[in-house]
Amino acid sequence: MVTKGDVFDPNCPTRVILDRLGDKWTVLVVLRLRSGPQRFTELRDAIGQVAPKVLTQTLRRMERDGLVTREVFPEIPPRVVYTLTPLGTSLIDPISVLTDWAETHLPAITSAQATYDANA
Amino acid sequence: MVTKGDVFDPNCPTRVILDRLGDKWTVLVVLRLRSGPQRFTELRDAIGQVAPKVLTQTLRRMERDGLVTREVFPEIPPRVVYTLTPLGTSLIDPISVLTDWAETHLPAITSAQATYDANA
DNA sequence: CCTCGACAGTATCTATTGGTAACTGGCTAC
DNA sequence: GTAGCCAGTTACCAATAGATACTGTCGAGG
Repeated sequence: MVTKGDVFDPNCPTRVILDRLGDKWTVLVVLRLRSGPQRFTELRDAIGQVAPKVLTQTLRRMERDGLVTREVFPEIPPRVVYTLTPLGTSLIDPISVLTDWAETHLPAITSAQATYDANA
Repeated sequence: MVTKGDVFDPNCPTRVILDRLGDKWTVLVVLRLRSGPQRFTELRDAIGQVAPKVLTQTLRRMERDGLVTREVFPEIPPRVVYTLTPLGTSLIDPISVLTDWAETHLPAITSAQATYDANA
């Protein structure tokens, strides 16, 4: 079967998932929900400078992909709680590998940029 | 223990790196160069449906970040070869973790989407 | 009574990015 | 002599991200 999809095929579904993970906020939301469920405004305030519209879009997409659940409590004022599903939780490790890489190699990247810009 | 940068701070450089990796083509280029240096058209033809302008942008950014080297051979017709640097090579493992996750959980995501769409 | 603020978002813009199609230059092969 | 090859660039357009303002409902404060 499709033991190894061809990532280079634009129709490969893995590409779609990479696009999801690659979007600007999904990773941050996962990292934020790692420590427990959060309400909309908690997420909005915790994640720097995300516009509510974009956060909503991100959360809806994640809900559709089965990464988070959205619980609405019909109170006034309204309360909506987002929680990582097991699927979403399983993403934490891969993401941690990435952020670890980023933190480890940040100096190398910064200095590469400096060199490049100096010669440009 | 993440005593390092706060990913939720928009000024955290880790965010910048996540943005890079999150861009649509960088990951594909790394995966493609994993098996060895490639010329521009080889990359363009291998990676489905990438516009030359966008591939150029991606490669320049990666060059600036120190992920690839760009070698120009002043021949006619011109020849330009892109190669992964050690830094770029070090990205293969984190990326593999991600693609493995994607391939493993693809069925779960697909079915989550189907359920969501059915109830919408 | 009138206003204010809380929450979880919309609505409506504008800016940035992604993407398409056509063009460049120097050569070589038809 | 014109048609392609490579590695892009330029001009242009569409899709997306983001900033800002607004909605509805309620209880609290004046």
